[in-house]
Amino acid sequence: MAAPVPRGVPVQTLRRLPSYLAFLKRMASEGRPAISCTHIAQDLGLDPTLIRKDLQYTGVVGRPKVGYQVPVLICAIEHFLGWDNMTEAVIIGVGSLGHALMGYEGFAKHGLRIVAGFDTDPEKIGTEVKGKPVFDLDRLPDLVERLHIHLGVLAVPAEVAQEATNVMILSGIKAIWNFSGVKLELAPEVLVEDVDLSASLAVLSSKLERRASA
Amino acid sequence: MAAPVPRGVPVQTLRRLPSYLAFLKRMASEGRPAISCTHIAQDLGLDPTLIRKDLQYTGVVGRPKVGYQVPVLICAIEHFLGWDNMTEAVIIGVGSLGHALMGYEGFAKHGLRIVAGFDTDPEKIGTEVKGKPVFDLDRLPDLVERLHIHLGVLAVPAEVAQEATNVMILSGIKAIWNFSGVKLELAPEVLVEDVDLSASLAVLSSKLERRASA
DNA sequence: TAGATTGTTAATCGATTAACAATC
DNA sequence: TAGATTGTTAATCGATTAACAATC
Repeated sequence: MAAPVPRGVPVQTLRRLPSYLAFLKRMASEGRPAISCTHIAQDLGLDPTLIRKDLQYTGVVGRPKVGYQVPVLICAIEHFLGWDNMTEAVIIGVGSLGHALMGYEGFAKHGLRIVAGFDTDPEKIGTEVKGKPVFDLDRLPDLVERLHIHLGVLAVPAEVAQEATNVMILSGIKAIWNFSGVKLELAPEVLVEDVDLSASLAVLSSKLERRASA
Repeated sequence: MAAPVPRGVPVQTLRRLPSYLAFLKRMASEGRPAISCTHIAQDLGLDPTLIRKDLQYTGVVGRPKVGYQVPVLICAIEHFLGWDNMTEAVIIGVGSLGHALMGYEGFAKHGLRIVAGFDTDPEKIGTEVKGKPVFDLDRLPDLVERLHIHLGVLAVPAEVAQEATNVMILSGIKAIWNFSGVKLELAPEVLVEDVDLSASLAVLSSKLERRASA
């Protein structure tokens, strides 16, 4: 939350880059060789200058009058985000959310390969989701070490989130993508990124409130 | 994305309020009658003044030396977000993610009641998830009108997101909580809030990149 | 060439933090 | 009372937008 911005790249820039990427891929599939900031800005409802600034962080240069080369820009963004080489990850908690995340094939495009799930429920242990095994949580330390896993996706119920986190950290996990909705207590060297549904819902709720009463 | 801030409440404030709420509920369950901004700030790693400002939007007043009354503050935040009266919603797309969202019981605490799911897959139509029916998408207009549903949770695959959105809008849905990862094209009077996993993953990926290379 | 677009510097805007008087 | 904490105003900080020269 109050995490220091890594090497000066604004978090907001990082959050926007994937939306540029999606748009650029659409343009690439339509055979567009080059594209200008103005064009991207129009589609996404942003200011062209903002996009130019964001793209500069990736190191690409555009050509006046022409814009940026679409394929070059796609590669540059993917590389900048580290999405061009696969990061292997495990999912902790194979409830319905964990199941959904294990089965989601779109992660491959974001450089994420889920290699296994972990749970404590004997009913789930030994099953497979999209060909990926579900192991007993007890085996996490062993697997993390043998497969050199750095990233864990936390998808357990809120009540056991901290407990599961402790196991992950002891196992050697270096970064946690946290879907549990709980603010986790962690060693300072462990990275976390929270997917905060209640924050998102709060924005929507209050828009709805104000809209309804207007 | 570039949505106007409703009635002057900063989006960032809205996003923080649920985290205050969660902390306050923990304090309430421990029997704390009152709490200061300093205390909240410490737990969440934020500046006390920021919290004081945020809480002022809810209309509560604190007492110097004492702080805020925990139960009063809880009610005020819940009321401010509209979480104290139930909003009924439907889920469009009962794949694994839609299934997970339909089954998630925590939404009740956020004023959200999922009343039904909709899908086009004959295998799913007619089934139930946690006692809630899954209907044919064709029946959406009818149900939305009869039950006065305003909110739709979009959980279909990216390829059909825009198409499903069009159906939702024609049915009379006023607000969309969008889990599809696609930037939707909408009539201007329809509210959207995107749950953007790729933005979240981008932040985590680049932190990991920089950490790994350090 | 003329005009569109980049890259960059300056101005604006909004959000966060600091300072401090008021209060219980 | 003394000290902690609120509410509020001012200062800072960072992110976005505007302006504009350079370039193809």
